[in-house]
Amino acid sequence: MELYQSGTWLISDTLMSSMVRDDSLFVRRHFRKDEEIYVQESVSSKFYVVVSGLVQIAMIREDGTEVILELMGPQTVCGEGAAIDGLPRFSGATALEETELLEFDASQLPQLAAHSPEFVVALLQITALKQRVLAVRLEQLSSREPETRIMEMFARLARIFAETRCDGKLIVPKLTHEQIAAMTGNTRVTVTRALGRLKERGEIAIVNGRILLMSERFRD
Amino acid sequence: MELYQSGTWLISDTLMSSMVRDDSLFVRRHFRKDEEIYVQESVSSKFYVVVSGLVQIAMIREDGTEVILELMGPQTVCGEGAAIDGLPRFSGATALEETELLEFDASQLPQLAAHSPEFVVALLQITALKQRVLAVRLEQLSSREPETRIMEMFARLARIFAETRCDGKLIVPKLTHEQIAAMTGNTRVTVTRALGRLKERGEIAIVNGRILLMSERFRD
DNA sequence: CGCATGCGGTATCGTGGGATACACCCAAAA
DNA sequence: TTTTGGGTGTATCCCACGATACCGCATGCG
Repeated sequence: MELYQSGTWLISDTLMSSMVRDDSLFVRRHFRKDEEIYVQESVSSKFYVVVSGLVQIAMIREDGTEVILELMGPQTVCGEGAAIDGLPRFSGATALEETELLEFDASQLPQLAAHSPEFVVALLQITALKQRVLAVRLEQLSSREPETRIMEMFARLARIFAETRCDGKLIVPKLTHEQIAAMTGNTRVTVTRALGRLKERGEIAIVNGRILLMSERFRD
Repeated sequence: MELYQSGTWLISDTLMSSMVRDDSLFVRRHFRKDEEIYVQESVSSKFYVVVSGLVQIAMIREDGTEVILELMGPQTVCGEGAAIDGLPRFSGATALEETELLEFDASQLPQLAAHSPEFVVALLQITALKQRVLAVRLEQLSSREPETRIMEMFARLARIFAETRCDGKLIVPKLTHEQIAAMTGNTRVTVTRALGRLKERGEIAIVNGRILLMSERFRD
């Protein structure tokens, strides 16, 4: 497996299939645009596999500002952290589009472990992957130049959401500058400025509201 | 359980005991000061429970700067992320003092899951906790004032390492300004300046090289 | 004892990003 | 159609942080 792939929380097909093998373990759920899936600080043992759509994971800081942890697309798992440790959710999840989820319940994990161990091992691997992604994000945030932070974030998103084109990779979800700011820890104004410079340098372009990554490393 | 405790990766006694129940699963290991426990980018299925001592988890960025992810004391687990997902280690671990560890091997997790499920569930809860801590750190890093970042980091460390005194909480490990800088994403100079201001305001004091937290919220 | 090393404190300088404000565009609503 | 509101592009000001350099001090080691 290529190292550079490591910053994703995309679940491999193998993992995925061992999660959904036993369909008595989950319930299909549907959320409309802007509907909340779970809210920060609530206690719940539910976690979710994204089947289709787009989910935003965000934390509200004490001062009221929002930090977007991640956007989750199909083949990702969310909410399992708090579902497993039983503490109040440290982040909230919102559907940014019509979204289809599988809802699991972590409350009978011990029993589950006994009769379908591969499910628990799959879950373990997923949480390990997410730990990795969070660590990579931390590393990125400690970079100071906004351009770097933004491009690193785009590169990460591209691995989940990109559609490959002849001239680069197009990030499918539409992102407002404000969202990018909340994801990279900058202000909206700084994001606008940095994007301008990136456009000038030919590293990115905007194609009807979406980000097109054009650096060489995004060509195939 | 108190919400404010959530930013720790201290393992509960219950979890701990279900890890060490079967002593055929681990090997005792000893590391001297400044010895490397594992290095970044290496591949290994080993992970560790800290019994005594102090372990620093750090990532080296491409530009050569070091980001300290965490200091781990007794009753913590480290290295399990990469051990489980099998990818190269995203961080390296070094013993900052004489350190006693239990070394586990994650390579036979599937078999393990079958005959001692509670071990796997314990591991799962640990990774979930760490996910939480990483998310909290991310949240903190997105704050801009160095004082806030530093104080939040101290508060976190205090939950693992503090010794309660009549006048506040004393953080046991000695920290250089450089380490604090690498943990909070600032420069050494900024840390020195910020600490000066915090001292003036009476929020902290230095007691023979260690940090004493003196704000009201650290009194009992 | 003297030297080296690493850490803490401080100064100087330049800059880039935060705060704030405002104008423009476009799409959806009324 | 007009209006409203959210998103984007800029300008202006200011200050705090990064870069760099230097000094003094403690510790340790030959």
